[in-house]
Amino acid sequence: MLTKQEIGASRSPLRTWDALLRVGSVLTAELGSPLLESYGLTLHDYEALDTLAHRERGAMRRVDLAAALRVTPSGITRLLEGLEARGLVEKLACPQDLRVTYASITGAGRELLAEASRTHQEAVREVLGRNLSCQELDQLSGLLDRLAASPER
Amino acid sequence: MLTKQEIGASRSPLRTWDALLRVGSVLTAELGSPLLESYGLTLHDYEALDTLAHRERGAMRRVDLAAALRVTPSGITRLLEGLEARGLVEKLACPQDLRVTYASITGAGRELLAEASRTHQEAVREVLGRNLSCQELDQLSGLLDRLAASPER
DNA sequence: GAAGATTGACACCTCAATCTTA
DNA sequence: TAAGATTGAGGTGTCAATCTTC
Repeated sequence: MLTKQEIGASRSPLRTWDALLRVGSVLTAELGSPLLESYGLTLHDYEALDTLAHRERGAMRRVDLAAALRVTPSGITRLLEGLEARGLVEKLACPQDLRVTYASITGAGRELLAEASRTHQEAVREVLGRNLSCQELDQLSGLLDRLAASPER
Repeated sequence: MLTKQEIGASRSPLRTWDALLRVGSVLTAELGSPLLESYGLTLHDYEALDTLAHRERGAMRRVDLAAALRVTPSGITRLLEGLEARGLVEKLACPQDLRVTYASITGAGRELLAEASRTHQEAVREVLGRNLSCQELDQLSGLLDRLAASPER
């Protein structure tokens, strides 16, 4: 944590924020483009399929998926529209609560994800491992996790 | 750097990539919203004004500004349209090369930036300094810089 | 009233095509 | 031919409003 004086004076937070924005857009472009070109999937599409696939029965409430992907309710509706139209995801009703709808990954969705994940994970490992060691990557993810942790600790 | 075996096996790059995406969207929302609500500036708008203001004469070739903000040529045209319409930035011709146009921050642009930067930088310091010390922030920006460095070193 | 989902209107950015100038 | 800038068309996401169900 930073003391009051440090907060008001240090340029470290500004430099870190700048680096975060830059690295984010550079890596998003580098890792998102091949996924889109080869499989027609955005990073959010991929993240949705991947998140669903790792749940039991491959299903999740739409509202929970939205939270996991950090998008709004309308955002998840629009995202899933595309995946449903391609038969990669389908809607499931919830008998206990008619307000909720589940998003469920289909067999075709699992197949495409399996294909896409091979090249995508390889790309992630190549790009992220290009200049940093495993120890440094762990250190980095540790710092990032703490950075976005809830304010109170 | 990672060896071939490490690259193919380790989950560290995947975890780091996930953390990067999550932190990016969380902080972008947290730091972008107040800027938009109070001053009608997106993070890109702010970054454009800030970049211009720190150049001598407050001007830059549009193509160079696009590269600095990591957007496409059309992206910088659309972004500057809005700032020009509000009188925060203006176009400047280049007599030596009629193909190029400069973007130049106006007096009004500098005034708005001065206002906005006070609250924005304070917010950056508060959010980034919430859970990490200065040393940790420096360590983080150092790792991020290396992560996005050119492949060959 | 609150929760979940959707829709219309809009903001922002990209790509492909085009225009002007070098 | 290439560089810089712009435009039209389209993709992806948000917000505000609405609908249904709890």
